[in-house]
Amino acid sequence: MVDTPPINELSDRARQLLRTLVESYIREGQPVGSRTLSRTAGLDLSAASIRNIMADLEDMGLVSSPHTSAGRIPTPAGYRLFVDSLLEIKPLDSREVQSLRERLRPDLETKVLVESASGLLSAVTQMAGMVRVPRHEHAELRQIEFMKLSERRVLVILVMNKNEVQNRILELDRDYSAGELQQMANYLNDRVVGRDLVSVRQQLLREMKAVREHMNSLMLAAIELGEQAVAADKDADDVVLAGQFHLLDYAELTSVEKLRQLFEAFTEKREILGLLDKCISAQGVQIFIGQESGHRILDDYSVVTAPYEVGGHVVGVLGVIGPTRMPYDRVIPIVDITARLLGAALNSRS
Amino acid sequence: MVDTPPINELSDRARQLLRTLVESYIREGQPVGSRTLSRTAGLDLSAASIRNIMADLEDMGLVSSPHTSAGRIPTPAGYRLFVDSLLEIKPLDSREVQSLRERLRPDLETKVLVESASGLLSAVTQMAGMVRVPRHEHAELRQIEFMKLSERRVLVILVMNKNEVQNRILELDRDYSAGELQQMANYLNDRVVGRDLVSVRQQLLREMKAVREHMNSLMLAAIELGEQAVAADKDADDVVLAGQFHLLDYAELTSVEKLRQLFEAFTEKREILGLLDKCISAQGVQIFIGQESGHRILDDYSVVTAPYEVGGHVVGVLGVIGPTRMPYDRVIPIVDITARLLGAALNSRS
DNA sequence: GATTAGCACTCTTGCAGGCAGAGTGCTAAA
DNA sequence: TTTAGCACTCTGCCTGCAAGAGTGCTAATC
Repeated sequence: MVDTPPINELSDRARQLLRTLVESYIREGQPVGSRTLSRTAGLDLSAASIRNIMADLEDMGLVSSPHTSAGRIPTPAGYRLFVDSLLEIKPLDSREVQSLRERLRPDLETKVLVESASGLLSAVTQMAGMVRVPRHEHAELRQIEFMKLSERRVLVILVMNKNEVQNRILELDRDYSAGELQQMANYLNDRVVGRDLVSVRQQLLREMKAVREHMNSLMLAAIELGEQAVAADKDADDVVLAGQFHLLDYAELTSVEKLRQLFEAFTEKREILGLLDKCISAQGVQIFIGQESGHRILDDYSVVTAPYEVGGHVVGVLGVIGPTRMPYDRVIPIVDITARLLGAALNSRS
Repeated sequence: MVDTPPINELSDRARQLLRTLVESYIREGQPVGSRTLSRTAGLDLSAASIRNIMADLEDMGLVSSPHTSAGRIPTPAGYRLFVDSLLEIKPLDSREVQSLRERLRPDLETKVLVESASGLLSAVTQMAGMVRVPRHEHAELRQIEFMKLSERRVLVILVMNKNEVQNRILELDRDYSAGELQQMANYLNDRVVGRDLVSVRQQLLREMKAVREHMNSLMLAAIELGEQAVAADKDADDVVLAGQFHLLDYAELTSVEKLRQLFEAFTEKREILGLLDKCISAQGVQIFIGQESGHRILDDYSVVTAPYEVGGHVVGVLGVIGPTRMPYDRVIPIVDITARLLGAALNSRS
């Protein structure tokens, strides 16, 4: 005799109860008792019946009580079930969407745009916002220029689109004159402009191998230089964070040390970057509750992410970090929309 | 009869006592009682005598007790006296200096250098580090170039020295051809290279007024463009922070709200910038204890700053923020040396 | 068979009292 | 002038107690 049915056979009543419980706990932050639930769940059951159902939920590992007589709080599994099948997402107010759109204008520089997105996520959700900076592998190179800085240093300017310019300083193995540099740039521009960085690089490597002996040395140098220029994307490993301080609001005073570690991770960024990079291959909004992220530091937090696309390619991920009891019904659409708007803004500028 | 002499007549005994007290409190973080002091102050006095002297110190407002029987802690005035006339600065270990020097290598890009300095301050002191980014008014302009991005957008490249390049995107009022832009750049380069930004700007404004009618319109446009390019230093209002999370270590759990405000200020940066800009005109290390900084947010903290120079001009300020009971004898020389090293690194690259 | 009322039980929270420890201020003696 | 001694005061910690909230179980009810 099985008296605790598998989760997918949860009765409607139990589901409704869990839902009310999670909603209440997210709102109030206090363990929810049977009495409160019997009043608010809209099920017309007495507190005693509620208690029976709650005992079942506890057996299934969906809720737990901090101590004998303190009401129940959702477990990570409870949040998971809630998010997966009980949550009703509120569509965002169209004014809110409009306001977001206005702050992510396509004519902003990429860096400003990314920082705005992160800041918006944080401001709107009152939690920490984060944006993985866009990768450029599929961005078209518009123009490449060299500029001599000193004897063996040259500034490389890569024009990606009308709002984005990257530059890098390269050390050369010998001195090139301004004229030579200009020739090299012309040579490269003829060959690579209009392609994305990946294929530019492939082509350069191919040319370098294939026709090494047939070319004059300047052109060979040009190819090498171009290859170096395209190779090192100095911003590639970056993530822009915002509003970390909001997390202090949710901090239980017990765990200052945990919080410290989290803030240290925010400074280091490596951990956050790892998390975001894992999400880059997924589609749509992803939610990590508690330990699901696989990063110890985030055990007590939830993370909501969404990838954003430019020209049909996912180029980055953004999201928020907040307490496990965050208002998922609001946060999910916010993250979703922000990802779309950021993608759109980056896209409409080529 | 005056039985509490003015501060500058403090007896040697009392001074010695205050010094031991402050040192002990900085080390332990606990109020210091008369018994402890009688053992550690090296004065060969009984606890009872110590108590008499401490009562005098309390009358003078140099120490206070959190409650009736809890020993004394220094007041801000006590710290001030301690820092001004009791503190013996430990010169830094020469290995430490060497290690700092190695991490502030002159061949790094300015931005990297500044971030390193901030990170070092934070890592070495275990508090929050901050660096006001260098102003460029007195930096020599080496070269100026224009590059067309799209119809009315042009990228301006200012080469400052061999490790620093700035660029800005400007909107133009009409379309200029690449050739025209090149001519304009040549015209400007002939005229402004080798001068600092301030005099470049002055000269351009002068020329613009004086010979407006005698010039052809392209040259006038060049001057206007150059003026715009030199005018807007987009990084001018920036400060680089590091290691804010260290402050969580010293946080008394009572004041999470205070801490939150401080972290918010770190994100905003405006307040920090204001503080640092006040210090830019002073010479040498400055110390603000508690409210002395004049910024509410920093009431419970102390700030140690020092300006750094390039070519004889102060171009920025750096410093640390930490608890009032920070180890001043170590922090002061660290801030001092870091300022000198950063200045030296920036200087030796022109 | 499902639901509910009732009751004993458990745990938290807040408050009051008691006690040890640390440190002070004052006074009188050295 | 310095010190010993003593009364005093505060904190921190424990204990006990009562109220409140919530539970689990059982027996009665629909």
